[in-house]
Amino acid sequence: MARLIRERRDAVRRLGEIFRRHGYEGTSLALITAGTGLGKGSLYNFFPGGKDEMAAAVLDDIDGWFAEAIFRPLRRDPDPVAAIGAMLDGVAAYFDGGGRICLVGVFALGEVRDRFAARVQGYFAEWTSALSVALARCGHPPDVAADLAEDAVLAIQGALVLARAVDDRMVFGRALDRLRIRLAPVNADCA
Amino acid sequence: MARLIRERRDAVRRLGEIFRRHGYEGTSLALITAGTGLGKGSLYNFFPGGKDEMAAAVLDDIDGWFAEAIFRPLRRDPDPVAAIGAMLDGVAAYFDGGGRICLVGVFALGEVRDRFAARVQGYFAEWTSALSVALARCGHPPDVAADLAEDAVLAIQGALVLARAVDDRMVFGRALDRLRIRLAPVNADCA
DNA sequence: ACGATATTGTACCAATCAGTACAATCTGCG
DNA sequence: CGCAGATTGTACTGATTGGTACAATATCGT
Repeated sequence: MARLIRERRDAVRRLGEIFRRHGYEGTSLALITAGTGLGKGSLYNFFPGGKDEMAAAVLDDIDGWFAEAIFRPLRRDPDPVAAIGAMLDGVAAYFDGGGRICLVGVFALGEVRDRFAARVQGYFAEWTSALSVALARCGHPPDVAADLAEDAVLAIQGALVLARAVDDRMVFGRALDRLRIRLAPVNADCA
Repeated sequence: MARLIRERRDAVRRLGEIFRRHGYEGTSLALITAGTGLGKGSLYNFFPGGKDEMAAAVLDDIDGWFAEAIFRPLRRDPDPVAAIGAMLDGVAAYFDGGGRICLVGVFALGEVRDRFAARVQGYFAEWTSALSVALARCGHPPDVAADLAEDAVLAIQGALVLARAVDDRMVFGRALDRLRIRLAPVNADCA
């Protein structure tokens, strides 16, 4: 049983990379079997709902990771400045310094957004909200905290798009550098 | 003959909306015939290269529009501040205040990027470069002008992603408002 | 070792995919 | 009118799509 859930999670991770690379419509069952090494039998045993359930599982997995590694510290870490710094570092690592794009962003732009509307919206709303909380705890007034948070989340997404468009990861690095400055606490004694 | 090129351009415009909505892989010939009203015969008469040539024509059309309406004023308008303002207004209108996404951005995230790499890269490089020129002419030092330009282009893309993800056009409006402030000339007497 | 259950490879399905072929029709010109 | 060439609807292709059925196999507790 333990082996089962571990294998399923491995499969979800690989599925994520496939969906990331090819998008939802571009991901065929043939690509999935090749990329996961799992036959159709196993696939439909793990995910009886087919592609739809696979994508949902991937989105849940991603959301789970972000919730734990990024959103929770942002909300709860006693040191919000450190949490924001950790977010930037975590994001840089997660997106491979701009070499990896955001699957949720990809889904958001496609027509699949409607099918996974709640998950897509939840991911970004949570991110913006959590960051806003951390910024407010750093001394920013609530309204500027919300504005800064939205701006930061959007900048990360845009940086991923632009970095991939011009095929230059430095674009992403520079965007994060700017965010590091822009999100700096308004007063030093905030923590 | 004149009718021909006008009809072809109309077709390209409609094709653009279809590709925008469904992405490259998600756009089937069936969708295209339904969305353009053109049969396969006409389609392959206009675009012998098939989907590939259709997408290329769409990208060229978009690039042509931006080059004329946005990039050229940015570079040549005697009043760079006005050109930047016009860019923001033009972009707001073009993207329907956040209700319409950027096809080039969509392509950039997909695997089609490789097929249209030059066009995708050219679009964003030109945009960033033209805006950087305008900002420099406003009195910003060249390096900060380049940084600001990249930041602005990326913010627009990210705003489109986020606005669609959370299904709220206001996100895009707020991002443009921030840009209006961020791109303000460093000195009033620049024009 | 045994039966029950879970897992998986393979063959198969109807639907759809992008693209081709071509006869029928339309258009512009003399 | 009549002809040449452009345009277009329709039928068709072979390949691929997501998904199902199911027999063969592996794994499990006992």
